[in-house]
Amino acid sequence: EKQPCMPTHPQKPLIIKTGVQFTTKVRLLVKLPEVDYQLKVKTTFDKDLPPGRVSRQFFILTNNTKVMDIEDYSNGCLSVEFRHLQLKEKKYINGTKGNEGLLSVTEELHYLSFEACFTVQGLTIDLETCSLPLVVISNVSQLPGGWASVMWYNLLTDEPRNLAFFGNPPRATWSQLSEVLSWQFSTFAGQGLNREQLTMLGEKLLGMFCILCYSILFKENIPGKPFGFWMWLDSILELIKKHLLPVWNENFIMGFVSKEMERCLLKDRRPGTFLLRFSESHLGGITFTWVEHNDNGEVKFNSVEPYTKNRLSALPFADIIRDYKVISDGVVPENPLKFLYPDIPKDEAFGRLYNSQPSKGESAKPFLHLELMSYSHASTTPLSCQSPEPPMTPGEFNMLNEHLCFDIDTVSLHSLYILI
Amino acid sequence: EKQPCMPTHPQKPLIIKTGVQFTTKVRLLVKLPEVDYQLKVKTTFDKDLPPGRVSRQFFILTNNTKVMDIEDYSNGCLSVEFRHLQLKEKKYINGTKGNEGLLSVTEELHYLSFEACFTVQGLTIDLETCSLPLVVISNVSQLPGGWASVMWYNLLTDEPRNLAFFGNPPRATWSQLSEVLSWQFSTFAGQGLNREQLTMLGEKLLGMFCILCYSILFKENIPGKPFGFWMWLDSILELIKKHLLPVWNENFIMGFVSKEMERCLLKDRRPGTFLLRFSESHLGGITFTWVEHNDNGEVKFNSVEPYTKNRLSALPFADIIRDYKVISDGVVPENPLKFLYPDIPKDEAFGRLYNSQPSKGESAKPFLHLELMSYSHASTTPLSCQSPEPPMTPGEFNMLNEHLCFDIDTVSLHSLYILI
DNA sequence: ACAGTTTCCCGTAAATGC
DNA sequence: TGCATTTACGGGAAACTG
Repeated sequence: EKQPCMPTHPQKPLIIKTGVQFTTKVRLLVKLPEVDYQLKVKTTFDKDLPPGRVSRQFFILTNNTKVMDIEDYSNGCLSVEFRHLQLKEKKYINGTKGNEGLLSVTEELHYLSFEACFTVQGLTIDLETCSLPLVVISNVSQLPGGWASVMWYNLLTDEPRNLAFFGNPPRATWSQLSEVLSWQFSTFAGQGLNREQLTMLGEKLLGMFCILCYSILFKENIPGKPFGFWMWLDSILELIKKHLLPVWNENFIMGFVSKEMERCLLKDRRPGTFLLRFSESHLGGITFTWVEHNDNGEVKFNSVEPYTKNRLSALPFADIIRDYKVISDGVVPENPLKFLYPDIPKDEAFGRLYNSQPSKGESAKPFLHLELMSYSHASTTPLSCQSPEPPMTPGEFNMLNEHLCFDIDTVSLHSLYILI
Repeated sequence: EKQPCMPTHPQKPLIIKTGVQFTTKVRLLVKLPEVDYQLKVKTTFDKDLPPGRVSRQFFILTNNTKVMDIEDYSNGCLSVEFRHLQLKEKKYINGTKGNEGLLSVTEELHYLSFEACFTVQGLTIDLETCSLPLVVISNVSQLPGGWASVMWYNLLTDEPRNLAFFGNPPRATWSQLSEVLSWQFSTFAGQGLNREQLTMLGEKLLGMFCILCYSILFKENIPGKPFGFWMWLDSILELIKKHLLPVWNENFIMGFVSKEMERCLLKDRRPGTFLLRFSESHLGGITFTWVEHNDNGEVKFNSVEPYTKNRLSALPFADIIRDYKVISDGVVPENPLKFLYPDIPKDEAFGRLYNSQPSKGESAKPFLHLELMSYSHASTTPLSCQSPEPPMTPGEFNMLNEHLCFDIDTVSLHSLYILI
């Protein structure tokens, strides 16, 4: 019986932020013979961890003991849910920190233990189980890194508690990685990545590196950029979650096209055809590019400066597209965006996503909103274009999700069910 | 010897937020005869407060005792500075709260006590002093209310500790109030209110009410509006602090003109003359209005929807003014803003405040920012206009500031100097 | 000096209390 | 139930600490 996870951060389990409440639940999977007294469960953080294994030590600040109770909605199982748990760092143990700091904080793995003890017919039985590896962070700015660790761990190992995992993290195949990436988008934004989008991401990655090792994906910067692949992708995910959800879920955002590919796709299209892509040079930005024909019939591409969360919080993206206009000397402004690639009339596609009233010339409205505009003049050099080759279908990915809401057999014949 | 205050919130002393660190300093103003041992000072919150006087009780969570030390930069005075003090609410004292809750939390006054005890020649001497009344808040959303209380108290009484002040707060004259208001702006935004601005505010207030009592200014809503006078003014102050500082300090914002007055001022001006004013209908908004002539020579006024902090954080106000354009059917867009009232050419006034590059038709820049636009079509009815009468000059107001960094004589001949 | 990490705390949203 | 007040915590920035 699966249940929605109760994570620290929405849908990002196994990451705990110090000073922020988290919830965990343990369930006894076997029916015990009559136990007269209350069965107490105690939660401990990093219980019996060999010293030197972690550089930071934490403890549970709040009450860590609770009595098991019969679940309302299940078949009479005993379970206990710890709420309002809070982690705090132990300061200055033995004067200095344990580990020599080879790993970053988001690669340092911890775990929660659960213990219970009871007596049946004079026989004392100890129950104990523990969680999958956890990452402890102190600020949300460490969340992308922490989540990268959780994903990589659960993608590449089935070991329940290999705390040294990031000492030498294994590599992944593109097939494995593309599954998680699409799962990411479907979980957090409702709509996964389609075949084309995965292909484009794969080309971006494999064009640069032949092996998908952890550090290249999550730690090293993309050549020539001040951020790594994962930071870039995560900033896009955040942008979608906060500002682009409807547009994304309609599949209107092509997303990961390179500038070269973009031109290749647009060059044979009707003037006014545009597509939406994420910025490759800035974190968390989205732009559109449209195709036009010069007076002499030459193909011309135009793009806007990427819209970031700041600008999108002032005006929703669909309205930006509706109201976008280019002003250039002496020409009456006109919206150059006519067809969403390949050939959907703009208002047909975006019509029901528009929020505010459209901008009409004169109106009786006391305050009439017009628009936010920007444009750029792009170079007209078209570049070569390769036909995309799909590496594999994404589909729906509950796989990792199941890894995260896991199921652990304990040392004895008794078993506990853990959710974090 | 005065010192800058060390407040909880920048430049807003006497307000303490629970769970947020604050600092306080006590200074011994008399030189003591040789004291061999260290002189310890203890800080207590609401010491010996008669029960029922306050509805909420707080205590100092952190260490509240510290030893006095000789000040470096003064004439050898003993002083002690408490840092990292933190307040927490006592929960459920005697099951119920003390006061019957006639006053709101920001009207409930508290105080800090300081005690020291020493022995000279066999004679034991107790020193004790306390702070001016304090307001305790739990969220910054209560800051405007708290600051209103602190201002009103220090404006209207010299009593060092009248905790019942807000049981029946005295009234103020317009002369008193206008001083504090201007002082507010000069302290927090660098530039106080000029005579015209004070006149406009005074008319707004006195036109509605003849007496300036606390509840009308700070508690009751402006008729027909969902907010009171102080909330409205404070939201403007915040907007200036965060987004309008340069423009405000150049005195380019007329600010508090009513729509009627605005039309009166603009109607005889050259077309394209505009002025900047704060929204009277929305909290924390600024708009501009410009004058135009119809084809038939009629005077016409246009205004934009007020810019709020959200929109201003996407684009600075000076740039909005530079790039503002109106698009109406078939007409080549043009910036209608030409002269800042009374007759300063726009670029002459705002030139050095522009941030990003101006929008030119064609450019080699890869991403060229254009603009954020909005407009409205205002009614053309001009209204009557009264000539402004200055009630009094504002000038510089350190007066209240001195009230806040105060000086208290204690019970005995010994005196302590307190700063919060 | 610096980078990785934590702390601080505003401001919004949600929860709580009355 | 609605309003007043507190709590929660993301997010940006400052402070800390090797």
